[in-house]
Amino acid sequence: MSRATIKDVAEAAGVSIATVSRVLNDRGGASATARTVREAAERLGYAPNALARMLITQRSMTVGLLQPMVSDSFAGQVLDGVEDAAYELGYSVIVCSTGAGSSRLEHYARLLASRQVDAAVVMSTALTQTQHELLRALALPYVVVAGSTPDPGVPVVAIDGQQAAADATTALVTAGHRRIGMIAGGADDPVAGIPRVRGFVAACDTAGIAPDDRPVEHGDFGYDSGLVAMRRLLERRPDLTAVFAASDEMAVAAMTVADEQGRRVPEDLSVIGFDAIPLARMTRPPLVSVAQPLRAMGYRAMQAAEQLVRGEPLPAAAPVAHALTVGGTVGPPSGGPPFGDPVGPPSPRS
Amino acid sequence: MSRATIKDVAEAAGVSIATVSRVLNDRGGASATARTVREAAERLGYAPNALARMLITQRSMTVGLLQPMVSDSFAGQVLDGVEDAAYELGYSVIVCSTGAGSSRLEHYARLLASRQVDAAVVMSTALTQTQHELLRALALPYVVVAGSTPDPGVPVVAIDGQQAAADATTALVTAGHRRIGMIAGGADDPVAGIPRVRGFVAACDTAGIAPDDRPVEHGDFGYDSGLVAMRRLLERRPDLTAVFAASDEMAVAAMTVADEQGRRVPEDLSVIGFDAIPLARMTRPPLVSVAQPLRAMGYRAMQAAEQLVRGEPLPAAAPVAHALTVGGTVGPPSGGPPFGDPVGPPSPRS
DNA sequence: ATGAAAGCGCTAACAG
DNA sequence: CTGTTAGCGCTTTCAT
Repeated sequence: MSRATIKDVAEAAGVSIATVSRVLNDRGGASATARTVREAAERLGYAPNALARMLITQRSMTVGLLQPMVSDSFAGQVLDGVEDAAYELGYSVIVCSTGAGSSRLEHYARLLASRQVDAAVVMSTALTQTQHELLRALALPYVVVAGSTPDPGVPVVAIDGQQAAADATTALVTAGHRRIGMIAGGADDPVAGIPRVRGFVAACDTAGIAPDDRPVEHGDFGYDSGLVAMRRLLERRPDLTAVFAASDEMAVAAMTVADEQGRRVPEDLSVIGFDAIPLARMTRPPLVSVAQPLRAMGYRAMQAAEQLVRGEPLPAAAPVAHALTVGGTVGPPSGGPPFGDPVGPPSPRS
Repeated sequence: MSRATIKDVAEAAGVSIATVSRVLNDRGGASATARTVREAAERLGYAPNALARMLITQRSMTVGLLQPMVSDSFAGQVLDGVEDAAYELGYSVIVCSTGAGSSRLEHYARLLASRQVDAAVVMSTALTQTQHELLRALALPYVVVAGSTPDPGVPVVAIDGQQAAADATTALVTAGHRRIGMIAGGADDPVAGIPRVRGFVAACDTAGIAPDDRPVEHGDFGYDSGLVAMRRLLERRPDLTAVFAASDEMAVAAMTVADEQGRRVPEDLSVIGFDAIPLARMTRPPLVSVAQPLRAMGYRAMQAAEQLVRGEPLPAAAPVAHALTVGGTVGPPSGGPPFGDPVGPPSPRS
């Protein structure tokens, strides 16, 4: 059985389609015919064709989520927040995996424009000027979450990555460490690479730690690259007492290497990670990590997107608050009681 | 600047809109006008309005993905596969988080029908008869991935959960274990709960292990519940030499509890998990786990959905192959060399 | 309050 | 090969 249309309902109720439209959209009075119409609609299992409505209202109540990778838990949590807000606002979310390259982002941007999505949410991406211009040319309003854009007028929902890295480093310094290694992410990653190294270096400088005492090795945020980076770090400076990693996977890798070399955490080596993914809670001891309120960020990004569509004024784009999670991987250099109290700005209410 | 329509292009090229439509859809010859049209389209930055096209072709090239939770890495990997296949097939994916309750699934089913999606992909859900009938009534074709449905005519992409659990258990038995505990999932979860317990029990029966020697405790698949379940298990039978958990998080929890109690893995206790999420590779030693080819399953589910839409005959729904991952958490009961060779059917080529 | 009619932007017959 | 004419299912004037 094919789906019933507004015409079928109109015939069944003995009225015109205009009347059906009005009744079903509560734009007609509560007359007697209203009931007849509703009953007919019910009986026929009528569901309005959203496509037809979109075509005429010029609003698809849909947003596109552009993200480099959809499968990691970072992306999942943001998506969860986006989806939740979308649900509440009556929007649908089309997910687009843009991958590493730029070509797929362009492809999807065109696709989304062609599908008349009302806005795009760009995640974990540092948009180039060219990409920004493409989006503009496609008349596709967008917001950025956990990323950046060259246009200061575009809403961005993100933490201050440099400050967060500095806070994590400072926590290590406060615990008494003076020789701290960093396992950084991609050396030219403008979102999760560069700012975190910068924050690390800045905090070390402030603490008066000499460049030689704060070696940096780069990984790709993944576990395996963390193993390699950690080994190199300890080769360069076997006397490190603490490590700050730009991702939890790399932090866990650091713990694995420490374990292999008979260094205990936190007695012999303190470790701080980044992102506070679920994994961080399951290590022994639990990993201290920089937490971003990912779900809340997704939620907020979707809200911002909706406001953008409605042409509502947007609140100034203040960075989102980050926080250090409680854990057991940070302690004083020479051993002693574990240290893991939260440091830095409080996490926002979810 | 508002988006250009086909009419604008037609005027700019000095032809009718029908000609524009034909040229742009390669349904008109390569005449001289074709170039004129293409140039005009290019110049105006014309992008066809997919909505209008959908309305007339009665095909939205969109599928809805219904999943209980979008944020865990299990869901993420399946989504990744779905998205990938969708991209290749020219489809878009709308994600819908149905949560635990049934009401949101119903809501989304109606929404998707109203949005004229061509099909739905239902994930990690054991559809009830009522839910199945709703989908039918909405004229919404669907496939199931990592779940089940009452209608044998509906394509299902899933492993044989009972067999997989039995294989994991048998691996433990083969290693020499005779007192094996299980940390199960939800006691009435028809997808990841019941079948896995059943497979565990069946394998133990086959091995001649007495019911008392194969205690079962239930968790909710999460880490914390795993801690509780493991402690209860060891209280009941402190002499257990192996544990099979219905999720990796619970398996890692078992390892944590073992560690707390001074039991070494795998010397004193062998552990097998389920799902082989990224986390499993990062434990010390790496966790042996039952792997489902999640990405491939998502990919295949999307393919099946597309075939369903096209009315193409579907291949018989054979279960997907599972496999045990290589790891270091399984060994003989009394200590000895680690054991972690793959067991069970080979994993499918991705 | 209701119905007739005009589209939203596009595709698909049908003529020429 | 091209243009004309109908719609897809809906919302929305504009009369009635």
